[in-house]
Amino acid sequence: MLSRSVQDYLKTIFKLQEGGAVSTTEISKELKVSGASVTGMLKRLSAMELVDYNSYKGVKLTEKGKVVSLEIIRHHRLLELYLKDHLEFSLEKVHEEACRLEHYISEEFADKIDDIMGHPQFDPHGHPIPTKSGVLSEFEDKPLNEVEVGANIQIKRLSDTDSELLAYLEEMGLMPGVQLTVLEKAPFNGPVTVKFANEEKIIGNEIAKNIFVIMNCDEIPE
Amino acid sequence: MLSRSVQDYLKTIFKLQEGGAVSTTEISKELKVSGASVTGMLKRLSAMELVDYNSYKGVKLTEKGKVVSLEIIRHHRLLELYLKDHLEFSLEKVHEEACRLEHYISEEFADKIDDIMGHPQFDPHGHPIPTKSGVLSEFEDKPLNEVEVGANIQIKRLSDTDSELLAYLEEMGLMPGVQLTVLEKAPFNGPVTVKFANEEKIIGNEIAKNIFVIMNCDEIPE
DNA sequence: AATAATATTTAGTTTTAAATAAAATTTTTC
DNA sequence: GAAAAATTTTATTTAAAACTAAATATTATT
Ligand SMILES: [Mn+2]
Ligand SMILES: [Mn+2]
Ligand SMILES: [Mn+2]
Ligand SMILES: [Mn+2]
Repeated sequence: MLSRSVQDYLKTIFKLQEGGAVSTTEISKELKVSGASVTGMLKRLSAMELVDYNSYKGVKLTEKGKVVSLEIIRHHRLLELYLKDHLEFSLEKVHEEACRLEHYISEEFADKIDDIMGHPQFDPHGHPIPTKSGVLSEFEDKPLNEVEVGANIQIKRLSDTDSELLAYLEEMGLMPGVQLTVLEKAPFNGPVTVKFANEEKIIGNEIAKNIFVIMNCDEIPE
Repeated sequence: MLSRSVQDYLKTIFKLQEGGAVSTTEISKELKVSGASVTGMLKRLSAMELVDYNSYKGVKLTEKGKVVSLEIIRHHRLLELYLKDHLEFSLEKVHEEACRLEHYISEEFADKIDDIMGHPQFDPHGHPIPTKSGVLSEFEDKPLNEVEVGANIQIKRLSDTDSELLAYLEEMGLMPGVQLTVLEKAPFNGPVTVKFANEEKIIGNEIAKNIFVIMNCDEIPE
């Protein structure tokens, strides 16, 4: 069994490796450990053939490493949704619980909750859930603060790290799937005014950065 | 957070401490570690005030230690029942999964599944589930191989360690709650013949040792 | 009561995981 | 090409959890 720590390194590398290799410093910052610790772990991961590691050049997941990472991410997102929809956890609490349990549930556990939920595609924050075979759907979204005035948009996903912010967004009703129109954008990174459910709401810029949206299309995904 | 290992020592001491203090050797045998390892751990547990430890005399849980143990046992049994009744795990698989997850679920998780199941009193093997406040119900049962011929009995609980045996018992329909009549007991630890659901079944002595029963009373507990 | 057998503890190591600081090295930037 | 930044190396540290072998205590046996 891979340790929780090893699994968290893999998840982090997966998350960071969009544009090619991931640097030691990036991982170091994300996990809040020293660079030396990262180098040490990268050697171990490399010995386990979970990553391709080139000194000074950065690190990439191997196919094997990707499979493991996607499995953990799958566990995480299935758990989040299950906690929310079947165990009545509030949205802001699901991340922490899932981030712990993701390392300990069996494949069978994950498959069972997946079945019960009917193979859902998205977690409660709007993140895509990898399939059992490891396929992760992608979409292009952008933060609400970058949308032009007048656009009809749909909330696609929320950043899941700040639980206080999530509690606030849930309170406001700003959840994935909600349709919005951008009425106004104050200059100098000022608040964004949106209309939804026939009400106008003013959303601070810092908050808007954590709300990711897609341009409206006729069919509503998810 | 108490480590998984610490938690398993506590559970073991709880299980063994019926008649007073538990000896190093008993723990050593149960956990399959050396006596020296046990002594080492007992000192640590004692420093954490989870046990009262007297060199050479044995060890007892403190009130604090009991509270922690009962919490883990509660997690274990709630999980077993939830896995069986809500996630469709088969009986022989629940123990292993619960024995792992019991250390990692939050109190909130335990409370949520407890609520959903309506505060059940017994796990799928017939073991009592401690209440949230730490009350563990007790009952007197005895192994099926010690019951006299002619007795009307009810299966109260099954030993939960041997998963192959459990699969067999489930197959046979020998589950907690089932009513039996003992028709015959072969001498020299021979098999026990029982009648239930209008059928006669012969149960080997080794198996009968793992089936714990209570004498029939009018009301059916559970 | 002395001795033998058994149980337990102590002392000293081992393993493994995961981290660190400080020094050395490589890469990048200016 | 020098300075700055990133990265690795080296040598330690911490911690949990185990082990063996030797020493000691308890208990059972004669
Ligand atoms: Mn995690
Ligand atoms: Mn999420
Ligand atoms: Mn356990
Ligand atoms: Mn059980």
